[in-house]
Amino acid sequence: MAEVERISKRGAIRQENEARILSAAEKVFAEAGFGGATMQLIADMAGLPKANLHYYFATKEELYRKVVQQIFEIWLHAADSFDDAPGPVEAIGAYIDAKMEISRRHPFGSKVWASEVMHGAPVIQDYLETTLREWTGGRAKLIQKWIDEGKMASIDPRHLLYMLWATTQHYADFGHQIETLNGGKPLSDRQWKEAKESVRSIILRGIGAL
Amino acid sequence: MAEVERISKRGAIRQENEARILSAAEKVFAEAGFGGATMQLIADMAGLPKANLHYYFATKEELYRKVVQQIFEIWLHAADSFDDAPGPVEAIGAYIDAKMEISRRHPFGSKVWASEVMHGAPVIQDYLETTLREWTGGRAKLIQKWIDEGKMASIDPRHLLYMLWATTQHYADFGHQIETLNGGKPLSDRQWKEAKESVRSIILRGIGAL
DNA sequence: TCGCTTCCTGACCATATGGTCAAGGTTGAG
DNA sequence: CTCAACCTTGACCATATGGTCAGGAAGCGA
Repeated sequence: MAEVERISKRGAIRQENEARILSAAEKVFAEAGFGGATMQLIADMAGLPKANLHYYFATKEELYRKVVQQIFEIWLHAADSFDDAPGPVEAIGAYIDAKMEISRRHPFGSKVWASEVMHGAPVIQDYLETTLREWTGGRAKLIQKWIDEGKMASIDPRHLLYMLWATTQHYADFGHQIETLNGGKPLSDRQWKEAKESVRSIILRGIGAL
Repeated sequence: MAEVERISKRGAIRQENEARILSAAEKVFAEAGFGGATMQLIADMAGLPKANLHYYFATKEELYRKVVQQIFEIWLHAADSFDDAPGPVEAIGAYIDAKMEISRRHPFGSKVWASEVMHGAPVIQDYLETTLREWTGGRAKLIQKWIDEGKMASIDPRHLLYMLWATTQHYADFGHQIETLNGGKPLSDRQWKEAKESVRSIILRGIGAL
């Protein structure tokens, strides 16, 4: 900290405050939705005066866009596990693992993402049509290859992907429901592990890869 | 219509307008979220002056609550299929069918429900803690019975239920994403059928019930 | 120290929104 | 026909909110 300040307080301040704001914004957007979130609330949560937010992020939309882009990066990154794997068991197993971990570590971001898509993707429609479409197409082909090679049953690759997304994301988006059904307590380490295992085993067996 | 009016225009008007408003509200809440929805927008969509909404529904909260309750009823009703079935194949198959149909027929309601839960269930928390908790507990026991009877593999019943909810609801909540990945077109009849089949076969095989 | 850039913030503004109200219209039982 | 209950709605209000701005503080290279 002291060192950073000595070297360059300029950049450090900006970085620190932007991160602080983005983190607060993520939480507020997740809990209140875009329409329900207020700059004042975000400012309070970030511990900064409201006018200061507007110094770093001109408008609410801009701030929101940054938050969404941030989670999309993480989201896409989880896909890396998919690529360098010999077959469906390793690839899909690792993917489930990665996405479950995202649900656990970034519940707010996940909710913001879900909210964004549910509302018709007003700010990331172009990503859906470019990056995501490509990604999906590529993975679908890969899955089809595995099917052709007899490594798994004949399943529509698209619907398998949807299922992976749905199931893993559910633990973030509907975390409150799950928590309520869990006696009002968040899932423990053990329970998270069980969740992962359940998802993994049902899906891998379900596609005939085990 | 004419008959209804002749019999009792009083009750008919109320019923007609409330239904009109609820339908418009469902759509607007789904597309904009609670915070983003405005009474004016709902009024316009219902074809009524804003002041008229407040005649039937005192506050935005009250209107919202009605919308959420409405979808919760439908949601619970889909569970009927679960009860009078001899084993997991029939029960879960029928449940998937029913829930997929809800996602297709009531995409707005599904989104409102998802949004409500994602935001911490501010208005239906009590339902979650009573009705839903009971329902879930009952089904979990039933599933456990099937496991004990050797009708399916040993899977944590809770996580199986979560998976069913997640997967089926995904087709409503993330319908926009799916549509985008489908070339910008809504799923056709055939594609919906394929979706159902995919979900059904993966899950039923996944739990070792086939 | 000087001067330039970056950062900070209280006060302020225009607008949008949930909600109210009073006056007037419609319906149907007696 | 009458009257009370029900329905309709334009105008209005208080408030909350996104965004602005001017003036000042802090950092930093020279």
